[in-house]
Amino acid sequence: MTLMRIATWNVNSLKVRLGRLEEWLGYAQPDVICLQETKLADAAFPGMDMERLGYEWAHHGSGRWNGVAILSRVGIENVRTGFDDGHDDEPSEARVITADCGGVQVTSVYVPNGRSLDDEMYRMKLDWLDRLHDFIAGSSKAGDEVAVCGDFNVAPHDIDVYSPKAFAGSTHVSDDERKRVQRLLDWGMVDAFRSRWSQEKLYSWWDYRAGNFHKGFGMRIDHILLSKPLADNVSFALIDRNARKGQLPSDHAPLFVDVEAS
DNA sequence: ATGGTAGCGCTGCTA
Repeated sequence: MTLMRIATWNVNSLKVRLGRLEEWLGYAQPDVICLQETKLADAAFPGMDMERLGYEWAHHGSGRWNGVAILSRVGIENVRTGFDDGHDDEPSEARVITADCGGVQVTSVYVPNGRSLDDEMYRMKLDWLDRLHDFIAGSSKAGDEVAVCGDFNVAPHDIDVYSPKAFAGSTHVSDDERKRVQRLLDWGMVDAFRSRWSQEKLYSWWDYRAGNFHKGFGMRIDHILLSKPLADNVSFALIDRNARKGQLPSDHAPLFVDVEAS
């Protein structure tokens, strides 16, 4: 068994956040980190910077919007983009990438926001979460070591929202979205952060506007879902709020878990 | 809490 630190961070433009990412990698020292919203085309990905920092990498992006990546210092093999389910929104959407890192199947996801309950993007979000479930169920067994990490744009329970009343009728908290996330848990995954912090109101995203971070007006929408073999061996989990402070922060904080992987 | 900020890129979209 070896200790593996697995992280996820929606960086909201890797170009702008490169310095903050380098700083965070330097002190958090994750073995694997999933990134979302790189907002870069593959050709613009700063691969040499990642290699200088000691990471192999795989990126899936088409520029301007979305873009996901996996960085690993425990190897990165069998890289796959999209869901490979015959739909045609990938690669242009660039919301999912999967690789095998140190014996763990790691997927970095940037789930569609949904905009509002009456928007067609909301239906697309629900379908996307179903496709994610089908991809995971089709590419692995519950007994495998599997990690699905990223910005789910779903707060699984009311405890994950600073004010459920303020979000009533909005995306991120609807029953249909929560059921889609629950499908992944029913398949055999565990919300690793919540397994370690059962009652705490701790968030991973705060709107840039209106001083929401300083008011504590956040939501926990970034998650690391682990299959049981990994989830049973989590020794630590943390959302690093300090990375949401200071100069040029992302609107998301990074999350990491420490697991004993075989 | 119905305004507000950030990023991309040059106009308004996305979040």
